[in-house]
Amino acid sequence: MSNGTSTSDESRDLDSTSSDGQDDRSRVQTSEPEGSPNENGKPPSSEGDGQQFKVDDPLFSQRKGVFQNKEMVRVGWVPDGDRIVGRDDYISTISSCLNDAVYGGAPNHISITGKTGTGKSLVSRYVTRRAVNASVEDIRIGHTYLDCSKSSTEVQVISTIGQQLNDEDIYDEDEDIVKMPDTGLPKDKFYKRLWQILDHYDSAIIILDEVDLLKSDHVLMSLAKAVESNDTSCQIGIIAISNQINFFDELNPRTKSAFQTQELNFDPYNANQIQEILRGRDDAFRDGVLTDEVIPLVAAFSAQEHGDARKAMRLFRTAGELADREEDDMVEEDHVRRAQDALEKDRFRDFLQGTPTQMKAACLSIAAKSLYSRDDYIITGELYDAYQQITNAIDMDTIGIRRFRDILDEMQLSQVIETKEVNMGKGGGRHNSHRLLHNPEAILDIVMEDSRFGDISKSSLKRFA
DNA sequence: CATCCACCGGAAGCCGGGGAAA
DNA sequence: TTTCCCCGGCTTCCGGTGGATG
Repeated sequence: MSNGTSTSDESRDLDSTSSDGQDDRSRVQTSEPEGSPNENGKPPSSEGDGQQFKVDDPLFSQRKGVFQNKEMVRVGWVPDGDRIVGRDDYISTISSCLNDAVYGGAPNHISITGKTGTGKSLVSRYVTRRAVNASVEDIRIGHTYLDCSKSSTEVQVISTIGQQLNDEDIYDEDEDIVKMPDTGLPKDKFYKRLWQILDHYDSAIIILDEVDLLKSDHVLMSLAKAVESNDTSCQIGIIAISNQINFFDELNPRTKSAFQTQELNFDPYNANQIQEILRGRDDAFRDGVLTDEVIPLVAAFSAQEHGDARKAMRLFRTAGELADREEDDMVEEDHVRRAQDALEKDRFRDFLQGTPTQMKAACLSIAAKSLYSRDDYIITGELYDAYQQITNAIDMDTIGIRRFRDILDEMQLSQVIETKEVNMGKGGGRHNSHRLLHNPEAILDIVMEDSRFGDISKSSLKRFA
């Protein structure tokens, strides 16, 4: 391999594809964009919010605002090592797995489990970045981060990895650049092109986040076996991340034998660690704008969510944005509480966005049921009845009960509902029973934003329940 | 303790939309 | 333009399930 170190130029960082997307940009967001992703771990310039420019139009006048380095409270931001709290052991285990890659050798595969917001992606990306930066001269390390909730089919995974690694700098002048389309080719062609791209690297670190959402684990096996089966000369190290504890035990045996990993399980943060994380980033805000109760309250809210640092960060940021938008000089307890409400509504709106209309109808049926029926839990059959009445009322297609069950499944996966099994005994049969985890009023409001459901009045929903 | 019910959920396959290559 | 392929949404089919009941 020729001209030196890492090919992954700083502009195309680990960040740009990934939890950036998970960072459901809150609708209480202020006017400025996300700020360019910053991979070097240094806080962005404190003048980074465009203050060095003067804008004449009073409509866009520059307020001081509560933030000074807003980038630092973005969910995808990968901080310096000394701002990463309580993950030292994990960092050192991962780095020893990746150590050989730095010298062009074969990195070990790693499987990481742990609940959401426990720093799995953050630490993986941090160590990967360190490895890439540390690589010895003339060794070319490719690295890529893939969120499998967005690219879940085999072809999508292969094509996305290929596209991310397909830097024109890796080619010689007279060489043809491999084209990697999104779709349209037979599977084996996608693989072939990926191997061609990988051949330009000595080693590659591939981070697969939310790997449990892959439609098939075949891709995992293919990547893990690539060197062994002479598909590519590039040494591939996979960091597979899942928030399902037993995911890697349940892989099909062939994949499991090809994909031998170092296993890591990330513990949730405790309330103190969350506070420490937040304090480690409080210089995102201007001096003195945070009132004393803000950080403890944000930490307390997220402690209710099993120590999810990602949600904490989002809440922290959103509270600031709310203060900014209302032109308040300080961030106060009330901002945090309202931000928490807004985020919950946003989460649900984001969930619905892009889902089929049938999902909205299904949500409407469970919202109506939980508003107007006495029972906490509602069995599938009853929900389906309500759903049918709703679709008939607005003259839309009605899906079969089997598909309806799949939709309920998706709702459960996205934590919109909670499902438990009930057995009515001889003759009563076995049922799944569902409970809404959100405020039904809020759900009605959000579903009604869709014009197709505009004809249904809240009062008429009572009939369906 | 076998029975029974009514739903559960995996598997397979269909269909229309959309993209790439020949 | 035609052919080939992927993909999401959907249906049909069918064996599996488990606790109150008789």
